[in-house]
Amino acid sequence: MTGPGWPGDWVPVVATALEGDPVEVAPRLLGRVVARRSATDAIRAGRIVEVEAYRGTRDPASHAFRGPTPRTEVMFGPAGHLYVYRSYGMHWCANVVCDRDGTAGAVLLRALEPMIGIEAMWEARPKARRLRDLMSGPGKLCAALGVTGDDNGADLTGAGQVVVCDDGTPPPTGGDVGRGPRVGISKAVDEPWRWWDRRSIHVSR
DNA sequence: AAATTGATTCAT
DNA sequence: TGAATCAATTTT
Repeated sequence: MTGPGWPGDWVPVVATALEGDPVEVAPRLLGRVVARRSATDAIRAGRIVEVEAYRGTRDPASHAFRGPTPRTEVMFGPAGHLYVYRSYGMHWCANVVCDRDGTAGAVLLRALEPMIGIEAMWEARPKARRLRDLMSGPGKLCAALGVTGDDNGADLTGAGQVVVCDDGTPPPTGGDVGRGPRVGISKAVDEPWRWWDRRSIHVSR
C-alpha cells in the first residue's frame, strides 16, 4: 500500500481474516481503519468504533435472509468486499462482506472515529456540528467518507478506493468492549450482535 | 415525536 | 402493478 499521504505503517486487512462467521469477525474489526482515497480527493479515514454482525441466510434481520437477489449478491461472494445499500431512501450504509465465498455474511459499519481528512468530512456533512457528529452512525459515516452505491462490491483488501487497514492499534478488549442488541431492526431483535468501543465518544446514539 | 425519501422485494 | 418494509438522520 503506497501513495501520496498514505501512512506507511497501514497494512490492508487480508481476506482470510474475514472468512469466518460475522459474529466472530465483527468484534475483531473494532479498532481497524477504514480509508477512502481517490485521484481527486485527499485521503479520508476513520477508526471503527461500532459494528453489527449480519448472518446472511441464518439471520432474519439480514437482507440476504431470503437468498441472493440483485441487491444482495455481493454478500454471497468472497470476503473482503463492500456491500453498500440505500437506507430509508436517502442514506447509504456500508458493510464489510465476510464468511466464505457462497455463504452470505456481513458486518455493518455503524460508527467511526475521524482520523484523517477531517476538513473534507465537514464539507461532506454540513449539518454536523461537533466532531462526534461526523461519523457516529452508518449513514453519517458513508456521507463523511464519500461512500455511495458506486462503491458496492469494491475490494477492500488493498487495490481500490476504499480499504480496511490495520495501523497497529490493538482492538479494545475486556471491559472496553460493549455488546448489545442491534439497532433499527424488527427481526431477531434480541440477538446481541452489536459491538462498540466503550472508550469512544464517536459511537452512535 | 414526526417528517423525510426511494429502492427493493414479495404478494397480487 | 401495488404495498410494505425499511441495517437512518434531522428537526420539532
